[in-house]
Amino acid sequence: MTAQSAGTDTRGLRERKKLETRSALRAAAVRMYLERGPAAVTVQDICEAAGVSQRTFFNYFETKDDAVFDWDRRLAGQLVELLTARPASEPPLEAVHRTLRTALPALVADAGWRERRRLLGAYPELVPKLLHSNSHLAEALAEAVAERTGLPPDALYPRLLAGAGLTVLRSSIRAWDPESPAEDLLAVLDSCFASLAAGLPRPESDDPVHSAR
Amino acid sequence: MTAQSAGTDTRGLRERKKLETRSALRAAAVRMYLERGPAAVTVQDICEAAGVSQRTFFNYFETKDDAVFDWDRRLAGQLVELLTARPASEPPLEAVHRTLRTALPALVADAGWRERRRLLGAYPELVPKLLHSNSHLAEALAEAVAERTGLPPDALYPRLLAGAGLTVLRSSIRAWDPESPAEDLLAVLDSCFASLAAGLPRPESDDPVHSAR
DNA sequence: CTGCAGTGCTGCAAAAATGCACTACTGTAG
DNA sequence: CTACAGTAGTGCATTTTTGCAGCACTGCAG
Repeated sequence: MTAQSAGTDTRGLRERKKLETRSALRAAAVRMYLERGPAAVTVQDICEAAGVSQRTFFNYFETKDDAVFDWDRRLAGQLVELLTARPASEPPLEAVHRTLRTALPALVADAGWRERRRLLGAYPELVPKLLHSNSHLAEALAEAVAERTGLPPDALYPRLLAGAGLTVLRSSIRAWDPESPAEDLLAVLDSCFASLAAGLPRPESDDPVHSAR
Repeated sequence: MTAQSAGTDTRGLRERKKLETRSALRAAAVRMYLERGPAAVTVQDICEAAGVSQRTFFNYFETKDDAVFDWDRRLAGQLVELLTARPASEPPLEAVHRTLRTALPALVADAGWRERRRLLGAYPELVPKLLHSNSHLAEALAEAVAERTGLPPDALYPRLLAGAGLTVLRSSIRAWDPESPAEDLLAVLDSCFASLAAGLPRPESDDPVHSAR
């Protein structure tokens, strides 16, 4: 039970292997999805490419598509950590805002993430599946908010705030052209949170952001 | 291609049969889920109880659990209709609020709905599955909001508002004790929308609603 | 009454997902 | 070095889900 050491290997050979297998599965899945489309890829295919058994695949991922959306497990941990680190004096909504703002640039810079983003554009039927994958994120975030505010973990306010925050995140990402720079995404995000803080007023008819895309 | 007639039978014998089959499947599923728990019920069981083939089950529902959450397909249609009917002068957030407020009492009064609500309490692992079922609702609602505001159907603001509204709905329902009267639920809902309109401020430490449950 | 089109229901086969029991290897302690 | 505990990976059986193609019934037209 030692604290984690350097960043390269989070722990012995065992952990490393696990990470590798996960990556291999994810990479194979994303690649094949892009090449042939989701329907034409079987779990079998992915497993052969990664050199593991089918059963192992479902040991790592709940569904076939989850392999492609793997990122939000890591995201959840990161967000919780960042949120917990925000000063307690900060109003909750602002804390969530700044948390997402901090996490986003690294996320969108990731080449793999961009690939998955393109995948969602090419195969919209995947979007609903992603949502399920998000429910875990919502729970984690709500818990962190509860922690911050000193409310019970299953209280109403934390769920509300976490849900609203993730809605902002999803909407922003969806409205953002993945080819444009990360700053644009941050601008959209800021605009969304501003709108939320103002109580979601009817947008000005000349507001380019809220009618975008 | 005639318009629909009275409310009892939406069209000939054929339609009626379809509705009956759907009900039978839903009813059987809910009953067995409550009796033995989801894991101990196979699609096979449900089909035998309803007198149809397994293939037919998946003709009506996407997944085993969907049969239990069937209600939100009907809900989506109702909400869109109600929202469209709100006066155009009403601010969007308020319109969504009043829409949900109007739809909720009938919903919670439904005996079947209460059964399903109890199911969610007894088997929390079902909650994430319900979420997937909700993505359809979010789309429909966003479209209706876009209509109201004159924004393009895939614009940012409609998605944001619809997402926030549904988050409120989900959170409220989740925080509401299904044994207590519907007025309580409306009170929670109102409180959530008030909080949202105020920009989700940190709740007062003596606020009983936001720390509830 | 008879025939036709539409479409609901079904069986069948393949793929996705899950529970269970077992093997083998890692990391640790003696 | 050796024994042990923990757990990743596997095979197998079962259930869930999906695509496809044929059968059968409803509603309509002649």
